[in-house]
Amino acid sequence: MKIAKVIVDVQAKEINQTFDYLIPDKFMDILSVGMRVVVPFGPRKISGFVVGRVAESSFNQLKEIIDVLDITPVLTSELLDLGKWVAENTLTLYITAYQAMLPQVLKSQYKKELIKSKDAELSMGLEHLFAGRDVVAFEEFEHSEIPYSQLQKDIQAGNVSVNYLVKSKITKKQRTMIRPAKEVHFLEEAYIEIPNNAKKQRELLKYFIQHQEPIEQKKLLQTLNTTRSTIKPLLDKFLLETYKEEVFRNPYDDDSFEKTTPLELTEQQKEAITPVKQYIANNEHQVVLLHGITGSGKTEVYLQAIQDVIHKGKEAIVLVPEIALTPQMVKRFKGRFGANVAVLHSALSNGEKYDEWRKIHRKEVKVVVGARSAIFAPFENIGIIIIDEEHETTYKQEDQPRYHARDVAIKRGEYYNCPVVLGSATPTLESYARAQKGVYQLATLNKRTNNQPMPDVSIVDMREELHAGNRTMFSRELKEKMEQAIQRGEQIVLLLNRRGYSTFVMCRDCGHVTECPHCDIALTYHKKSNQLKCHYCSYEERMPSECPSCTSDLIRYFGTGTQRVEEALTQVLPEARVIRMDVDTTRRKGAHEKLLKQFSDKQADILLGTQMIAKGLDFENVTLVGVLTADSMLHIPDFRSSEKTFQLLTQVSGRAGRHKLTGEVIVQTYTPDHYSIELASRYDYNQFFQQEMKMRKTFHYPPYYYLALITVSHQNHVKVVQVTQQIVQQLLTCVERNTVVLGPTPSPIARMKDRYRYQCMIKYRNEPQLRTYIRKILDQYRDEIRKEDVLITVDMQPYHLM
DNA sequence: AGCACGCCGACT
DNA sequence: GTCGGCGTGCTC
Repeated sequence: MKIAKVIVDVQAKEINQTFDYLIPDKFMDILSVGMRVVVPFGPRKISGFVVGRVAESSFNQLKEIIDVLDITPVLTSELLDLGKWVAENTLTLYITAYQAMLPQVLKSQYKKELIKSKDAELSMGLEHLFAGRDVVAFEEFEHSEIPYSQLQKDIQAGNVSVNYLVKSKITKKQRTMIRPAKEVHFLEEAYIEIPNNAKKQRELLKYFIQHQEPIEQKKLLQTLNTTRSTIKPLLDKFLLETYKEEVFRNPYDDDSFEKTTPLELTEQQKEAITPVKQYIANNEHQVVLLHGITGSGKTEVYLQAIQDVIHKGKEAIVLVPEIALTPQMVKRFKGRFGANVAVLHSALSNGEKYDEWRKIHRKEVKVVVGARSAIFAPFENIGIIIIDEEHETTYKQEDQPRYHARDVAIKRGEYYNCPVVLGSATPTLESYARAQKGVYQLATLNKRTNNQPMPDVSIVDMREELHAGNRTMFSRELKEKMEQAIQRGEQIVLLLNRRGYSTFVMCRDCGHVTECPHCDIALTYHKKSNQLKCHYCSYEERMPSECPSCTSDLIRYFGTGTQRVEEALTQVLPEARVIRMDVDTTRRKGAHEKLLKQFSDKQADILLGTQMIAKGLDFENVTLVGVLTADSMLHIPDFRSSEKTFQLLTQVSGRAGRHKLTGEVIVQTYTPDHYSIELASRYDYNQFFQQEMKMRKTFHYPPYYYLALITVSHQNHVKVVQVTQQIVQQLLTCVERNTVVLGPTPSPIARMKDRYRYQCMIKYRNEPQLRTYIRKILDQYRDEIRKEDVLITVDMQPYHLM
């Protein structure tokens, strides 16, 4: 088995295959599948993943592997297969899939340097560049004025050679440790020898006569109140020695979590957990949809199921939407399983993520709680996979590889013969339909553990408010209830249901809206910098003082951003203390937690925010929840908008009255009769499901049909339409009769970064060859993609149709 | 993708 | 000549 099959780190379709390399003798015993290696590729050096070892190759001019980057494989054979499956199913490159499965720091970085040959006579310019040195970074040459041809000549003459470097991003955190280098009696002897004026040295030695175990240098210096200079002589005398020890960054101090024990389960919880426990016991794969209303104790069910898994010596993966991965959530898992838990989410630094990943890799933990990419946790004996808030769209990755964590979870569940639990108060139609068909098993929790009823929801018709002369964004009822709650010393959560919270700028005279010159989208006003910014490219400009179209000075910003609501609140309820949570106030690391802590410490009466406040928060003093504009999401062109509205309203209603106090919810809307709003106010999921399914059936949407979205973009409008049209035509010739191929349609954002964007949507029921067809089409456009800069992206099962 | 190589026109 | 631009083809 002298040959390694390698997927190399080159992001190009032509390179999306294995390349064979000879394994040199020195690596023969240590190299195994799943390790990263450095290989020569053309004139350069790049890294790659070993995906197989074989005895022979059909290629007869093999090069040798240059270096091996890992001591143990970073990808197990299961993960290698999984990555292949992900790549093929999402139509992405193998290398892209493999890289997505690993922490950022394992991605290689490349550099070039120029090396001067010994005794070589360089040309004038290069002589100047090297300035006596033997090695120069290639960048230095690039920044110089020296023509490339001159370098070429020196290379051809053998005066200079190019060296390609593969660098690792890994930075391991280390600390310096001090320990005695000799046995105690030697130290005691030496102690007598140390002159009396070397007070600190004597103290140090005395310390190590009393304590033989190593101590961190920093701590030692602190406790003895001294500096490094006093240790130095003892090191020189070989009485003490120093060494580096690697420390794992631990973003969560395990000791700070109060230990919790399993709670007594309610009858419903017992009923729900029993089958799951059975699947665990029998090593049986089954997807269980846990449909549990907010406050029904889903998390406790997860915890106790995981307990079983740990007892069996197996491992558990728990996926939580990023936004809900709050300290509260982490606390519950750490509290039950302590140091057995690794946590993975985007707020961690790259180094922290790497360390958490290594805890999993080294099997030092049994449980991982994390956002989407934690589904690739390198466990090898998985006993359960749990996806909490299964309906969340963040489980779908929006850039390549465009995978859905739920699909990956089920694939891994099949491999390990273990249950996959999908939990939600408002399951996706896809999952609930599968549960109805018996593909998934349904478990229901429709009672809250504290036996409190769900809070009453009243719908306020904002059109009537307008007719009654109320032109503020707060209805009379909401205002009144807020005043009462504040008087009683209770707290309020206000939700601004607005994606992107953006405020656009419009001229009141001529209606001109300031748009990005590179994208077909209105610019967003940022009050702090008094600038207009584009959210899709990096364009920004100063807020104009007059309309660029008609020069009127009545140019204002519009749209109800959280900032505007906050301003309005201070007018309506001047005495109320408000905490605003949106992208602006939570950007800084830890700001999110800090604001929530302030609110739970009752330093404010009102928590005002966007979507991010709807999930997983649990404040006992909150009795009133207000939704300012329930229907704003209904107007975006997305077939899931009703579903999302229903989910959000249900979600946020659950924030009120979770403890002893009863809660109340006020939903303001301009479309009070819309079924998603009306049924959410009655907590009637089943009715909503029935109704929405009818809509999906009529309009040929999931779960009745699968979707695939092909987006074409190019600077030239005509070209885009033309290519998209050709793709549509070609697909129509090969797909099944009941498959719908739509397009060319402009994307919802028809131009981005100066590129026009058109799409082709495919709705299909059974199309086993679809990926092959699409791959074939992409191959045909290879020249156009390369030469003319046409960009074609494919999203199988898209969530955002942008 | 990223690189070398080779061809070609333009310009000292 | 020789500099730089661009098209082509290859990478185990």
